[in-house]
Amino acid sequence: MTALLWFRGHDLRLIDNEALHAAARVGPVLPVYLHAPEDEENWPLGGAARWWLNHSLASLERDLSRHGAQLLLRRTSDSVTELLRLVEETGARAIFTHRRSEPAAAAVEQTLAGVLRERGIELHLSETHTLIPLGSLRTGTGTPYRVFTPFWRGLLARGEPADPVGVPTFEVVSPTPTTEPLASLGLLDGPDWAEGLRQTWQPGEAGARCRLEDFCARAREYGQWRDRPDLHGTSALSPHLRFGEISPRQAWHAVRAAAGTGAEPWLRQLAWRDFGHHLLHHFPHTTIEPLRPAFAGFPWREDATGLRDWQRGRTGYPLVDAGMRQLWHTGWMHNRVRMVVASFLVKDLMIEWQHGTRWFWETLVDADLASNTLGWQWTAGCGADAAPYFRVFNPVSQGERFDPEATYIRRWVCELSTHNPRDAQRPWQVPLVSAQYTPPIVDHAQARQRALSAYAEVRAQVVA
DNA sequence: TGAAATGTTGGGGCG
DNA sequence: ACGCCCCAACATTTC
Repeated sequence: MTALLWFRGHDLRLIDNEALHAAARVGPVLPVYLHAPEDEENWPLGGAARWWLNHSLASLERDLSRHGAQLLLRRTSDSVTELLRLVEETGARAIFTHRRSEPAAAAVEQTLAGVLRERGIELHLSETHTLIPLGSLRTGTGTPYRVFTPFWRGLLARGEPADPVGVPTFEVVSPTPTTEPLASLGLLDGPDWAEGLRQTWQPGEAGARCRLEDFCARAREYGQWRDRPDLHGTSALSPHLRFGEISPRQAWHAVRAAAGTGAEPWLRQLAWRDFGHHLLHHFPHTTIEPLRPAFAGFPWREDATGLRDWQRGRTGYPLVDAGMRQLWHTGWMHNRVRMVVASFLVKDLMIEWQHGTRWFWETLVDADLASNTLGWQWTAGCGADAAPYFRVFNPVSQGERFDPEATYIRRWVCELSTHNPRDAQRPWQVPLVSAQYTPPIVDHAQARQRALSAYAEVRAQVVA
C-alpha cells in the first residue's frame, strides 16, 4: 500500500524524519514536493528563500536517489487538489507529512484532513519542526505564554526532547508517476544575483551537518562570543533549521553532548525559535497586526526614501549599513546586528515594522514567518515579551561595544575599509570621508527623542 | 537582548 | 593643613 511522503519545505531531510518512518512502516514510499505559492496567502517565499529551497531540493533529490527513490516535483496552485490527484494516480491510502505553524499552511492541513477523511484516507501529521508540539505548553491558568522566560522554564520542565531517529529502510514506489524537473518550478527565474549566497552557504542536509559539526567544536564559547558580529561565534544554523535540513532536537542533542551545561545559552536561543512558532500558532493575526492593540494607532511615518536608504545600507550609520549589506550579499545577518538595524528602522526612522518584516522576508535565507514576526514585534515593542518602547539602540555605541576593532564594519562598508577603527565607527568626524560615505540620514539623538514622544502619545491613548 | 539623565562618591588640584 | 571645586567613576532613575 503506497504511502505518500509529502515534503513541505520545512522538513527537507532524511535523518530524524518521523514522517518517513511512519510512511516506511505502511508500504512503498512516494516522496513528493509540491510548489504551491498560492497556498501561502500573504507569504509566498521570498527571493533568498527560493534560492535556498531550489538547492535544498536538489540535495534532497540526490539523497533520495541514493536510496533508489525519486522525488516527485510538481508546480500547483492548490496543494489539496494536487494531492488528491496523486492519491488517485497511485492508489495511496495515507499521506505522511509534518505539521506547520503558519496560518495558511495550518488551514491547508485542515482542508486536506477533511477531504481525505471523506475518502477513508489517513493524514499523519508528525511534529518535529519544534522541540515541543504546537499549543502543548500553557501557563498555570491555561493561557498561552506571552513572556519568554516562563515559556523556557516550562519547556525545560518537560525534560530533554526525545532522541532523533536515523534513516529507516524503506521500499520505493515504482514506477514513479510523472514528475517535473526541478528547474520547471521556477524558483530561480530571473537574473542570477546569488553569487554571494553560493559563496556563503551549502543548502541541504550534508551542509547542515557540516555547520552543526563546526559549531559543536565551539559551542562552549557561544555564550562568550555570541554578540560579536566580527567573529565566528554563532552557529549559523538558522537557514538549515528553517528548511528542516536538521531538526531542532538533533541540534539540541548534538550541542548538549558537545558542551554539557555550557550548551545552555545556545539551547535557550533554540527555544526562542519554539517560542515564535508557539506564538504564531496562538496568535495567527500577528504576521500583519500588532499583538498589542494599542499600537494600531501608533504614528508611523511614511518615508519611502528612508526605507530605501535602510534597505540598501545607506543610512550613514556604519553598523546599520554593514548589517544591511551583509544581508543583501549573503542572505543572512548576525543576530545582534538584526536588533540594531531593526531598532533603527522602527525607532530612528519611525517606519512601520511591517516594512522591515517584508524586507527580511524577501532577503533572508532563513526567513521564517514565526521568528520574523516575533523579532519585529519584539523590536517595535508591540509584541510578546516586547522590548520596552523606550529601549532605543544607539547604533554607534553598539558598534563600539560589539565590533570594537570595526572589523565587521570595514568588511561590509567598503567606503570605510581603509580607515582606522575610531574613524570607521564615527566617519562624520573625519572631514575627508564625507565625500565617500553618506552622512547620517537622521541625527540619532533627535530621532530618539522623536520616538520617545511618539511612545508617550500611544501611552496616553491607552489611558484615555 | 539600552541609553541618557541624574545622583553619589571620592581623589586630587588648588587657593 | 584645610576646605572647596572639579570631574571621573560608578550607581540609580527615567525614558
